[in-house]
Amino acid sequence: MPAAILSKEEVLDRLLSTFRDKGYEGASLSELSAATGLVKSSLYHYFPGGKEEMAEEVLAHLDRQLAADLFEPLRSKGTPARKLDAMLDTIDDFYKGGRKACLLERLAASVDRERFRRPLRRAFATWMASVETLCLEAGLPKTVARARAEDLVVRIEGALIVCAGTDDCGVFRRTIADLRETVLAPE
Amino acid sequence: MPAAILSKEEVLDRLLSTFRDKGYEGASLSELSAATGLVKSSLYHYFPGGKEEMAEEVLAHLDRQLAADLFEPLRSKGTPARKLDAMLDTIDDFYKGGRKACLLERLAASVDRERFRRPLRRAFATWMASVETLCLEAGLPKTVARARAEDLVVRIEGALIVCAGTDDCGVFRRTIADLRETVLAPE
DNA sequence: GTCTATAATAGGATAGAC
DNA sequence: GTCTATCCTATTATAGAC
Repeated sequence: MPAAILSKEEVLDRLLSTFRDKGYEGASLSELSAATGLVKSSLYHYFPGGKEEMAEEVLAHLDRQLAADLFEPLRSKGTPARKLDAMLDTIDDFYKGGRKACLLERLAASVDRERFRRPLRRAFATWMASVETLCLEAGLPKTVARARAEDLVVRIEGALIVCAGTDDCGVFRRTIADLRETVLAPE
Repeated sequence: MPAAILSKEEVLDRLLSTFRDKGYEGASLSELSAATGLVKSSLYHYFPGGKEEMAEEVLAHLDRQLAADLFEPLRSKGTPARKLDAMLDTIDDFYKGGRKACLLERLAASVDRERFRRPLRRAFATWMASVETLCLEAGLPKTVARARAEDLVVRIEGALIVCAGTDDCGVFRRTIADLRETVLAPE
């Protein structure tokens, strides 16, 4: 019995990438198999529930990443403005300047979205909470902080869609640039 | 030889609705068949190119609707502020307060997106142009008008995603409300 | 834990009658 | 212009050897 070739984390990374590229319905088991280097029945060994279970675990995996990549930097030293810059750099890199799609969007748009309801809510909440925390730290009142966080997520998601639809990453670049100047601005 | 039961426009309307609800890959020929009341081979009579051709024609159909629903009202009398309100009412209704998805997003996210590239660009351009026209009419400079138009589309698209992901139409409502106050605001 | 082989089904698409 | 019937392929999923 051979040992696992890829760690589960690495398998999840590759599944994540495939779901982002192809979408939930668009990612066939054959593609998921090719992306991981595991044959179909091996994938079923990891994920007996099939594609749905893969997506669920990938979502949980992403939520852990979000918590680490977005919350952790908040604990570092530095002004809120610097932390916002770092956060937007992380986001920019994660989405490759607008060329790579968002898993949350892909699953929220899927036919099986009902199945992913709770983890999706959770992931969006995690993301917004980190931005809200930053806004609060910058001295913005609670209601404004919440609104700014929601708006940031809305605009990132929207920019990704418009990028994909217009083949123009400029939209994403401009959106990020504008967010740098407006998210923490005094009312 | 029986006459057509549904007009082509009506067939396109139903296909549009199905693509919006299920997404491009998610909408199977069986579902498209059920939605139109036409059996598969009848659909192929209308659209010899199959699902891709259906989506292309639906996209062209939507682009005509956009031109009519967004550009036409601009020609009416009334202040820019009133026209913006009317436009946002139309958008709010079209997306059912955030409960119904955007066809442009669904096709931009599809595996066959390359096939829809040009019509997608065109549809997004149509939409943005109508908002830009309104901003210019309100006296905003060209560059600002363009940026405001792009931002409106980005935020509508993003709000739809976040709505679907969080099961909270409030995001869409708040986005629309904010746009009412900011799109035409002086710099 | 990974593989080969295969089953079962659903999807897209076509032929040809009326 | 619509239908019934059928084909082919891809997709999901499982059985069982090593």
